[in-house]
Order: sequence, then C-alpha cells, then structure tokens
Amino acid sequence: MLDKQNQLPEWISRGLDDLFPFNNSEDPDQSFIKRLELSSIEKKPLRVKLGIDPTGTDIHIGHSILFRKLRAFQDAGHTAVLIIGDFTARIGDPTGKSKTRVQLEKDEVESNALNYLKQLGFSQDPKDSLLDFSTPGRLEIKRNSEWLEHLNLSKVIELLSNSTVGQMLAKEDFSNRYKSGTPISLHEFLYPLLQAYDSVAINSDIELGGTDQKFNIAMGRDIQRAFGQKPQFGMLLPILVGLDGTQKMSKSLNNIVGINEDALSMYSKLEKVPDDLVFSYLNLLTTENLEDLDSNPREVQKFMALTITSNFKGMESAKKAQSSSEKLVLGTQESLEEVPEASISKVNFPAKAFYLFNKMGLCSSSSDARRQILGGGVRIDGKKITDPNLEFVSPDDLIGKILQVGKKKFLRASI
RNA sequence: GGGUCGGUGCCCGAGUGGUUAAUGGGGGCGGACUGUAAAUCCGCUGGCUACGCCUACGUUGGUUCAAAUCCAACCCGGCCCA
Repeated sequence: MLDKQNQLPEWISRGLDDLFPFNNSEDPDQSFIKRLELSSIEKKPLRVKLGIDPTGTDIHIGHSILFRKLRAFQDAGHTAVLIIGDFTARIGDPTGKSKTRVQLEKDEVESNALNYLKQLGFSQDPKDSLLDFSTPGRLEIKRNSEWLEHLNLSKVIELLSNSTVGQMLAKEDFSNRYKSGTPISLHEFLYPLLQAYDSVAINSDIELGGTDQKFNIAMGRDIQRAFGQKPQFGMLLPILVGLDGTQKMSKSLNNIVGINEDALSMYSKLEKVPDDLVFSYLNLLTTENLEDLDSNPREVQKFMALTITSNFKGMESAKKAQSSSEKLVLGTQESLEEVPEASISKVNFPAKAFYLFNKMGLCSSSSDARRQILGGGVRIDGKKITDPNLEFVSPDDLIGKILQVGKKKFLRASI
C-alpha cells in the first residue's frame, strides 16, 4: 500500500497501489503533485494513457477499476488517451501468462475493439457510462497499429538496444517460464518495448495499469527518455480478485461479474463473494466511506452488492435486484421484478426438460442439463424438478414461469 | 543440425493391446449445512430432444477380430551437444 496518499487528492489516491516515481522533489518530472500543479498553472491537461488489449470481448468490473480512475482524470479536466492495442494484440501481452499467447486475427481484433468501446459507453450519456466520450478534449482514441505498423527495422533495432536480456529475464513472468522450461518466443520480448513506444507516440504524461504492468510502464519511461521525451509517471491499481476469492478476475477463469450482465445476476454474484473480498470491492469499485460500515458482515456485503450494482445499472434497478434476489432465495415467487426475460422461441415443442434448459442457455450442454436436474439443482417457479425427461407439450406450459439453475441463474420464459 | 525424453479430458497426472468415456488429484458445477460467505460432508464433471447413437488420448496412415497402448512418417516442445 501507498504511504504517500495523504498528499494526494482523494480522487487520485483512492484504491491506489503505487504511483511512481514519487518523492518530495520540486521537479515536476519527479513529483506527480508538482506535475499536476504545473498542468493547472499552464492550463495544459495531462495526457493520461491507458492501453486496452482487444482480446476478450466482455468488460468486467475488474477492468472497470482502471476505467473509473481514467474517468476521474477526465472529470478533473485531463485528457484520457485510450490506446487500442490492435497491433500488440496480435503479439499478445506475455504478462501473467505461463505460455505463449495465441495470436489473433486482424478482423477479430477489430470487432473486439468496437465491442469494447460500446461497453465503455461510446455514444452514451457520460452520466451512464464508464468513460466520458462526449466532452470535447477529454478523450482520444488511438490504435497502435497507426504507428507500430510503420516501424522499420532500424527503428525496431533502436528500440531493442534499450533493453537487455537480463532485464527481460528479470521480469517475473519470463523468469518463471524460463526456469520451468516453458518456451518463450523472441517476439514476446518485443511486447514491453512496443507498449513503451506507444507512450512516445502519444507523448504520455502518466500511464495507468494494473500492478502487473509495472515492468511495461517503467519501460515506457526508459524509452521516452531515449526518444527525448519527459518520462511518464506510472499509476498502478490493484488487480481485482475474482469471485472465487483467490485468482484474479478473468473471463477464462470464469470468475467475473460482467458489466453487461443484468442487475439481478450482478447483484446475486456480488452478494455471495467470499467475505475477504467485500472490503476491497468497496474500496476499489465505489466511493463510499469505508470508516463507518455496518458491523454485521452480511449487511456490509449486501451494501457492497447494492452499491456496485447501482453504479452500473442505476439505483432503482439495483434495489429491485436486491429484493428479487431475496424473494428467490425464500422461494417466494410473487411480484418478482428484475428477473430477466428470455424468449423461448428457439425451443421446439414438445420439449423435454433437459433440452429446454440447455436451449435457454442455463446449462452448458444438454448432458449438463440432465446432470443438473438429476443433481437437484433445477427449479421451475421455485419447485424442484427431478426428471430430465419431463415433457412440456406447448409454450403455454412455460410462458411466465421462472426457470432456475442453482442459486444465481434464473430467467423468466417469455414468448 | 545431432542425441535424448516427452505430447492423455479445463489443469496436473496414471494407464503401455481387450468390461475404456479412460484410475487419482486440483478446479468447476449441484446438493446439505451456514450469514445465499468460509470450513465440512455428499453427488456430478465428453456430446446429442438420448434406455440408443456419436466423438475423444499431438497429426496422418498402417498392423490387428480389437489400439491411448504396437509400427511408420510428420508436427510441436523440454534437456544436452553444435
């Protein structure tokens, strides 16, 4: 944790893991506070870099930590420079990887990127979105293929000459892989350098990233210096721990809360995260005062779930989700709100139960559905069903009913 | 390029001709308990509108009544040597 926080404004220090370099120097290249002051004196907004890797398509609340911080800079009048790593995605960031990442196709990267922007709130009212897309001067969106595609070999060699094999192998991910004999492709060494070069290309004043980005961001400083620029500051934010309570939140680990999820699903997941996470979720994903929380851990957890859900879905939806969730648990089905509706149009009748639950996306396969039913985890309108071959003759047998698997997956059948 | 070892289901890892959808562990999912948490206990853990039929042990061919297990070629990786 940072022991330097009290000097920084709350909107910066909240949830911060590290800010470097950091000292009490008067030099605006060494002290972030001075850099901030200078920026306001000169009326020159800081250029705040955040790179996104358009590999996955779903943004989850873990990513949102960085975007929230970026937004805070925007709201303070600075310029967010969002870099879509369309070129680097084709290499794959080796950070945190125990093996070489699969390289992506160009058009795949492009459609991921568009999807990403949409989730960030592109063309939405800034009040309801993660980033402010509409206030002039607050956002630049760049693709790093713009400059990386045109780097020639001599430039690449110049870049490479700024780093040593020793430095690269000192990076944790590489050294682990090296020691354990897992292959490291040479092109992976290029990734940190290219990310660093992005900072040059956009003339970055500060780069945001997860704590695992320290190496790459620090590399940006070196490269900027090598290219005669003022080195950026690095701001590191914690990696959010996923729903399992141990590993980082990541889609491939299936422990995420996606920001696109409906309010009920979001709330249901959040209100049952392991206790250890509740405080950090509040700290990193809300602006609530952490001093005077309820003494009952269950109440704090509900409060956390409600607050975070409301951040993304609005307070009204969040409250409905909360009451729906409570009713679902009690088995009370009356006046349930916020249960997402799903059309059964793609179901062919007569439909057997196992087929139905698979088709509706509540189970991962029809075999899985069969097992879930046999295992006692499936309910219709709160009533457990036990026969996977239970047959529904027509849609009328299902319309309006709530299909439920386990404790957090439910939907209401509609036409 | 040479030598050598190896590539098994989400992951790790058994299995070296025949009740094999493949021992075991982890993870995941479901159930009980609880605070819808943790810990603990129990069940499940290839696909398919399904008492049957498909597809699976790096790839492709081959031997055999029968192969993840034998043979050949190829692909990929570790280590050692150059």
